[in-house]
Amino acid sequence: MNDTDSRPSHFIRDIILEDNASGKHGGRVHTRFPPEPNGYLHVGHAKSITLNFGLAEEFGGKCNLRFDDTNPTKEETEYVESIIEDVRWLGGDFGGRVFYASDYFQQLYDWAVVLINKGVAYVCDLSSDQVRETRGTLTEPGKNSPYRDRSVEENLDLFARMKAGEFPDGSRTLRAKVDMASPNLNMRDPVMYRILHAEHHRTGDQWCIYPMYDWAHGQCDSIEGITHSICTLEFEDHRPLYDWYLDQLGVFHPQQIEFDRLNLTYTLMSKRKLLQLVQQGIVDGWDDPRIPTLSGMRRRGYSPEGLRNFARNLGVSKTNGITEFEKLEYYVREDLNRTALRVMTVLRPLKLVLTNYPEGQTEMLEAVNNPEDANAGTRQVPFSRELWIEQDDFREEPPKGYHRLYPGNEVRLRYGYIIKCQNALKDPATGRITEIHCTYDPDTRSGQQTRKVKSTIHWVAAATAIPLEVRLYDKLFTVENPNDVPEGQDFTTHINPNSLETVPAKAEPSLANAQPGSRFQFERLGYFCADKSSTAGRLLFNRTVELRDTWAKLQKKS
RNA sequence: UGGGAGGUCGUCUAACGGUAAGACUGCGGACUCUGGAUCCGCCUAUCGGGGUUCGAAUCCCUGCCUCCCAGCCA
Repeated sequence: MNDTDSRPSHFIRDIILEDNASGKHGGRVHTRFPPEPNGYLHVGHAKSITLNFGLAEEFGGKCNLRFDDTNPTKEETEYVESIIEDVRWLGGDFGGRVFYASDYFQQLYDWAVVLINKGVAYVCDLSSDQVRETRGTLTEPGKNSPYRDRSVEENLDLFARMKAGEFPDGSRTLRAKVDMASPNLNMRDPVMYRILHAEHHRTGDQWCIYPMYDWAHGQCDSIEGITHSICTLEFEDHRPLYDWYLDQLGVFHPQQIEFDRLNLTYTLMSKRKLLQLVQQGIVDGWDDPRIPTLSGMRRRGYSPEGLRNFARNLGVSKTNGITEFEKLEYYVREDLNRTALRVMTVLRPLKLVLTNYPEGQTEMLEAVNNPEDANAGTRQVPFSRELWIEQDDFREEPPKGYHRLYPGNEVRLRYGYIIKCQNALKDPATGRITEIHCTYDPDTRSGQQTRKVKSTIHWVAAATAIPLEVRLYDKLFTVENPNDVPEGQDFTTHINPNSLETVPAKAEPSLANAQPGSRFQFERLGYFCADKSSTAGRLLFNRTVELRDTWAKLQKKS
């Protein structure tokens, strides 16, 4: 595998190493990736996937893909399907085994009965408002529910009738009897079951009571024999409850370990806010290339390898930080550089005529498909008298350090000849440059040992050029932290109005049969991916990421 | 102001009582038929104050700052 990992180790791996050394689980390592199917996976999940599946692979264990589908009001089959596709695409090896918390609803119910019988769970008739009122505050203890001391028999009866659908939504809950005075609010008699007469995407109307996350998660981990249950920092407060349930039940007890979730500059990672962007039509669906969903990144042209390398090199800790977007781009470029086929495309065309090149003549020039990969071979590119070049590659009055085309200057046409700029034609009305006239030097054809020039530019022969529609994506937000918002406003105030520009471009003929999803480097411009909707009749490309551009950087400084 | 968790280059992460290291970014340079890639070099950090120790990022005390928690969400 091409994955690179320069990181030494991290605290979770250390824990596993210690457990293996002490024989805690007999050397067994079993992790899980437990998404809730209430939205699409994003790059933050990529970190978790890489971690969980990576650890399992490293230690010869398994990692379960398990849907945490305990809330039928928010979850949908569409999300289940997209998540499976994304995990598979990223390379998570779940061996075709897909688990669902909903598969354990009966076991969870039976265990709840066990806790009732133990006297540590009770049916509470308080409304949600009343529960909130009696929960206390951060600094004050809560008050016991008046229903806290119901008899086991009454609890059993009521709980069975909750399940049977005798009571309306919200009228009762099953709560664990822990400690209403605990400084940890999660321990103040947490709700285990709520009544929800809602259609579940898998169990239909079989159930009208649904387990809460805390009651479900650890028990599911236990059932599956998970050894290390890795989750994000905000669940640290839940660990005592996680442990409490397992201890009350006396079942196999996995270890919950928390790590820092991924944050990226210029990016929103909250599913809720991504949903908002999608629903308000600010972006074009869950796979819009401007949002950090895995499907969006895939559509944009990010490779699974690049994403994995990024995730693996992030490091794992408990520090709440924000990773620079540039780091992601580095790993994406690194992978694309060694895998993407090169091709010549002109995004902002300017006509160039070689005045001393025979009219009507076309010759084929040999071009390298990927200088980083000798096995990628070569291709033939047609060359003729009239070409398209990039507007940026000509200046009537060159700035200092500009090595491209300007009157009197020579450049090389990539894989072609050295040409010399004679003059530029302008539209007399607007002063806009319409055409460049150059002469070529027939003795400088590519492959021959000739004189050197400072610059090489790309081009496309006009007669054989094929049209392309290219989407140039920029950051969706104008600030590093879109969540940092002035009073009374929301993150949408930071939306970049110019995050998408579509240009009609010209490409060499070889691009005509580009398959949707295939990734290319447009030489000197960046990496581009044929959109999923691209066809031979209408070629549509998305810009994945620009090439590093030291010239642009120099320009910006002056 | 209760509880939990954190503070090391600009960013992310190492160093587990013994020379503060790497990656990204930035800045220089070499090379180049992609101003790409590659190569070389440079910059900048232990939250503050005490203590223990021959020696502290690491141990102790103390102060400060940040994040998370009052869903019948996960």
